[in-house]
Parts: sequence; structure tokens; C-alpha cells
Amino acid sequence: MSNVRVRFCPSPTGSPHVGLARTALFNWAFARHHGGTIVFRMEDTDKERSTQESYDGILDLWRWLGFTWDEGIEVGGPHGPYKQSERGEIYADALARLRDSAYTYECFCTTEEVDARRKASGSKMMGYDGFCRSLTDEQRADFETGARKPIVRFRMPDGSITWNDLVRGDITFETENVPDFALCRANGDPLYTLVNPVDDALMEITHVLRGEDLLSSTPRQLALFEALKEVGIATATPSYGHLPYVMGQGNKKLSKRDPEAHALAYRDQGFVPEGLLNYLALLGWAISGDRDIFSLEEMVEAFEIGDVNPNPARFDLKKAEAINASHMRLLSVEDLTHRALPFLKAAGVVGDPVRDADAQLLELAMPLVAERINKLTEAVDMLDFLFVADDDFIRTDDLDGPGRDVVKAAYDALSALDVWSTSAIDEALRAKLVDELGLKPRNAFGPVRIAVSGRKISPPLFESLELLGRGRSLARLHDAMSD
RNA sequence: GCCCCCAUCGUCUAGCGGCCUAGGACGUCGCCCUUUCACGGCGGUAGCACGGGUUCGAAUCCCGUUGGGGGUACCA
Repeated sequence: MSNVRVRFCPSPTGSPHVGLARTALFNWAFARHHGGTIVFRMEDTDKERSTQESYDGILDLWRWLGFTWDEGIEVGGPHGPYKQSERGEIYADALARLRDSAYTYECFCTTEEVDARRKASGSKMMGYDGFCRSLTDEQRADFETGARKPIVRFRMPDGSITWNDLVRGDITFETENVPDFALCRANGDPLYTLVNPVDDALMEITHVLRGEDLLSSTPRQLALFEALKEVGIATATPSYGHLPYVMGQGNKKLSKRDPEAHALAYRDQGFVPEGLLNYLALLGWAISGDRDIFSLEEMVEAFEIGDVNPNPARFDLKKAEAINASHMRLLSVEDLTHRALPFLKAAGVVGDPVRDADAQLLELAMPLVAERINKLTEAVDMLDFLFVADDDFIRTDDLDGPGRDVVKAAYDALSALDVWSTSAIDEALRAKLVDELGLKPRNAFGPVRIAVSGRKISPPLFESLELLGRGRSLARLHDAMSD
């Protein structure tokens, strides 16, 4: 397949959804696999709902995930402008040409009138009934003298419309089940129904990969494309492929209300982009039967749109985190440190810019946590105790009475130490707590861990004590046993 | 209501007529490692929605049923 041209066409309304990211990923992988071109246009015709914040959020997301594009917003190209809000004249022209053809007609009906007619006739069809399709000259004259402004409707042809969906195979609609649809508002503003196909035509899009929710609008677009060809706007009709839904808990579409729906939240939670991308790819696609960790490059290499599974996929946070964790294991300690740094700075664990002493400590501490964190933000929780000023140190997990006794014993053992090293600490604590007091390791080291790190989960204990230093370690133990 | 889509472990999936007494992953359970939390390793658990065909042979093809989802706007 050569000359593949796909598009990203999000609407800048609200914070970008993981479903949007998944659709973008599949488009991106498809285009890159075929050496095609990606066009990025912004569908911001809805002035009420479009926001700059949303627009910026989408671009942030694209940059974070590494989606690149060849034509479109920011980069320009031969089919611009790429914001629909700036393409008014193009749509006006398209609409004018369509109105001059037999493919459209003016409709003066109100929704109420259509509803009333449906009720009266007992029809089972929901959409528009085609009342204005064949107005007599007299009726039209009446309407035109009235205050009502007409909208333009597309006249659906008779017969059936079939296309070979890239992920679902042949799909057929009888056009009697597809009502004539509006192309613009009464005030002349073009609607999605017009604008989306017109832009796909003008931007020479060859493959449309989009959500399943748009599947039932495909026959309308196919019919419109025939008209657009007739009036000289389109030269070819793109192929369509409808990607499965991304579902939330239960069997509902993942909605903006669900916290896991927001793609940027994963970045802010400390996911690495490789992890999220890999998980998203798994929603409807598999690289092979016995493997689910792979890189973007490997995905591009293997991705075939025909392999996409048509059934809806539930978004599973647990699995997303597990996939992310696997990708973090693949990173070098240096890389991990680099990526964790913004989180450490934001949380105030280290200064910004990083002081030399902090940098040195971080270099020693990071290898200790690299293998045990599943998200970048966990580095903050695990390392904070090493960097925090003594006055600001607080224990987030509690110590019980017996725990305090253990801490006291640990204090006694460690304060007698003259060499402060991991192995010396190890030996002293084992001798005292395990051998002498007969404690089980979990009961022995748990309280010490909490006293020193403030948490039940921390880097390895003895190494942590060494890094913390003798003075601070003993002070924290002392502090904990007397609480 | 009408139209369309979908149907393999709890979840994501492999499977495109025999390799399937159905494989992997997440979850979950158990064990091991580390005489520590976490990480890791190993093992168990659990599924072809149902009914008819077609075929020597069906998770795989066809039809129906049931179930789920979506659409049915002067939203996108």
C-alpha cells in the first residue's frame, strides 16, 4: 500500500481521552507501517465547546506519547489551514456547490413538526422523514415568505450502501434506514456531517481509522462522497476502519467522568509513555500470542489493521500499571533518574536546580529503587526520607507498641556500632533482633523500616540506613521509640 | 421501536477446520528467593454464551436464539 494518508482529527473539547489516544496510536502505527503521511487537523467548529486548554492538552499528549505528523497544525502543508475554524470559506464553497446539485434540498421543518408527524403516522423510523424533499412551489413560496430560515439536507439515495470495513469486513446499510441529514445550521454554520468528509476529501485522506461510535454515520459519508466527487471536490473515497470501543467499569463506554479516562493523568501519575502506549496497543490488537511487552518500533513493524480485534475492550488500570512497570524495568538507572527528576523536584524531594549533595545522594539511592518502582511517582515516596530535613520528617505509617520495643533494641544495637556500613548494620541488627530476641525477620525489620523511612515500603533497609547516615538514623530510631 | 456492530478464562487476548484434553498476559491464590517491605521466580485457579446445521473433523464456516454495545440531532 503506497501513498497512505491518514489523519488525526480531534475536537478540542475537554481533556483528551484514552480512547482518543488509542485511535491516534493505531492511525500512527498504520501510517508509519506503510510509510504513509499523517495529517493533523483540529476539528474546532463547535465554538461553544472548543477551548484553548483542551487544544493545548491534546498537543501535550501527542508530544508526550511521541505521535508525529507530517502535515497539519503547527507544521503546515499544502492543504491548510488545518483548523476547521479557519476553513469557513472552503465549507461555504462546498455547500454552495452541493446546493447547486440535486444532492441536497432546503428543509424548513422544525424538530417538533417532525416528531408530530411521526407520532401521527405511527412510523417506527426515528430520524428526519423527508417531508421537504419534494415541496411544491406553492409550499416553498409560503415558507420563504415566512420567518423561517431553511437548513440544507443531504438527499440519501435509494438502495443500499456497502463498504468493506478495514476491521470488520463487509457492512451494509439500506438507505431507507438512513434519514436525510443536515449539512449546516439555519444560520449557515457547517456541521460535522459536511466538514469532516469535505476535509478528508480535500486533504486526500485514503484511510479513515476511527472509533466504532462513528460506524453508523459511515453510509451517510459514503453517499456524500459520491456527491463531492460529482461537484469536483473529492477524487476518491477513503477506506474506513472502525476501531473497537474502549470501555470502562462494567459495560459502559469509558466516559470523561471516569478518572482513568484522562490520558494526561497517566503522565502526571508517573507512567512512562512507552508503558501507556504499549497498554493502549493491547486494546484491540496483539503483537503475537505469547508476548505483550513491545516497543513502538516493534508495533510499527508488525501492525496490520486487519489484525485489529473488533470487540470492545475494557480498560484495566491494573494491567496498564503492570505493563508500565515492565517498561520501567527496561530502562537504565540513568534514564530512570532523568525521568524521575521532574517528579522529585515537583515534590520538593530535591531542589530545583538540584544541589550537588542531592545529586550525589540520588546517584547512590536510585539504583536501590530502580527495580522496585512501578511508576515514576513512586520514586518520590520511596526516596523522600533520605532527602527530607530532619525537622520535616514524618512517618506516614504507624508503629505499634511492640514495634517501639523493637526499635529500641535496634537503637541499642546500632548505637554500639563503630563502622557504619550496610554489612555492619546488617550483622548488628540480625544479631540483636533475630538471634538474641528471636524475632521473625518481618517483625524485626518492619518496625525499623517504618522508624527510619516512615513507610512500610522502602528501599532495602540496611542500604537505606547506610545512606541515611549514622547520626540521622539513630536520631530517627530514638525519636520513634519514644513516641 | 428501527438500524448496525460485537460474542474464547473475572479482564486484555492467541487461535483464521485437524498442531486445542484451548496458549500468553493482568488479576487472584499458593510456594520460593531475600533470615526484611517491595521487586523477582515457580506453580495453581478459571474460558470457547446457547441451539441447530456444513464437514471424516468446528473455538474456528453458515443460520437462528440469547446477551452486550452503539446509532437513531440544526453534537462530534
